[in-house]
Amino acid sequence: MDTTQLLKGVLDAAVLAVVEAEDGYGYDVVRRLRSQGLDDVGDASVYGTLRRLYADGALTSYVVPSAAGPHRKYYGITTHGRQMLAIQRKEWQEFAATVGGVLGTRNEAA
Amino acid sequence: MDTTQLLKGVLDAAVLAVVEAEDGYGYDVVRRLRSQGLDDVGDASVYGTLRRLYADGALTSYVVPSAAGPHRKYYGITTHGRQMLAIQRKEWQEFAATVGGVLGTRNEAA
DNA sequence: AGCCAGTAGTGCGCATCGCGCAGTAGTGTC
DNA sequence: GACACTACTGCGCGATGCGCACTACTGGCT
Repeated sequence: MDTTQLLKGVLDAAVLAVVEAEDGYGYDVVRRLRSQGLDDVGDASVYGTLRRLYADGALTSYVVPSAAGPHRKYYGITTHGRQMLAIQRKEWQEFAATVGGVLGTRNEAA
Repeated sequence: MDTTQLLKGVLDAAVLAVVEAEDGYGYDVVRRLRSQGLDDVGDASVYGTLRRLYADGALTSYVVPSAAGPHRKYYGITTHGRQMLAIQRKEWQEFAATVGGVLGTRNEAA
C-alpha cells in the first residue's frame, strides 16, 4: 500500500516532533521516523523537509564531526518551530477527527 | 489554515464514503463533504476525483435531467469501489494511529 | 426582453511535496 | 584498493488538490 499521498502535509509535523524530542541529524531522523511506524518514508523527503524547515526558521543547525563517517548536520527546534508544531498538531487532530467522521471510523477523537 | 496537503490521499476515500452512503452528483457531493467538516474542499477537486474514480471503475454514472438547472450526473459506488473504500479506511486508521503516535496526540485509536 | 443569480459540469495550467536515483565524501574492513 | 556503511545534496518526476474561466440551463427582477 502507498501512504505517499497521506504523508503530505504531515511530514513537516512529524519531523518537527522528532527533532523536538531530541536534536538529530538527517540520517538519524529518517531512522527514528521509520522506527516509529513511518516505515516507507524516503530519505530524500526527510532531508528536503529538514532543509525547508530550516529555511523557514523552524530549525537551527550545527555541524558535528563524526567519528565514523562524514560530518553530521544536527538540527534543533526553534521557538518558531515549536509554535509551528503546536499549530500543526492541532490541525492534525481536527483533520483526523473530521476524516474519521466522514469515513465512519471515528474513535472519540478530540 | 490550509488543509490542502492533508487532504491528499484522503479525498478519494471521503468521496467514496459519501457516495456509498447515497448516490450523488458532483455539486451535491461537494456540499455533503463541506457540511461534514471538509469546509474548504474545492469543487474542481471533487469533480476531478469523481471522474478519476469513475475511470478506475469504482463508480458508476447515470445522468438525470434536473427540474431546476442543467442535468445532473449521478454517481453510485460499485463493488470494486466498496473494496477500495474498505482498504482505504483501513489504511487511514493505521496511518492516523501512527501519526498520532509520532505527534504524541494519540487517542486510543484502532 | 435583458440581466443576474443559482445550479451543474468541464478543461487548463499551476503549486506543493514526497520519491527515486545519481552523485559526493568520509571511515573502516577484507 | 574494492566495497560497505554513514551522511548529505541535487535533479527531475508524478500524483493530486486548487483557482479560474467557460459552457449551459432555469427562474426571478426590472
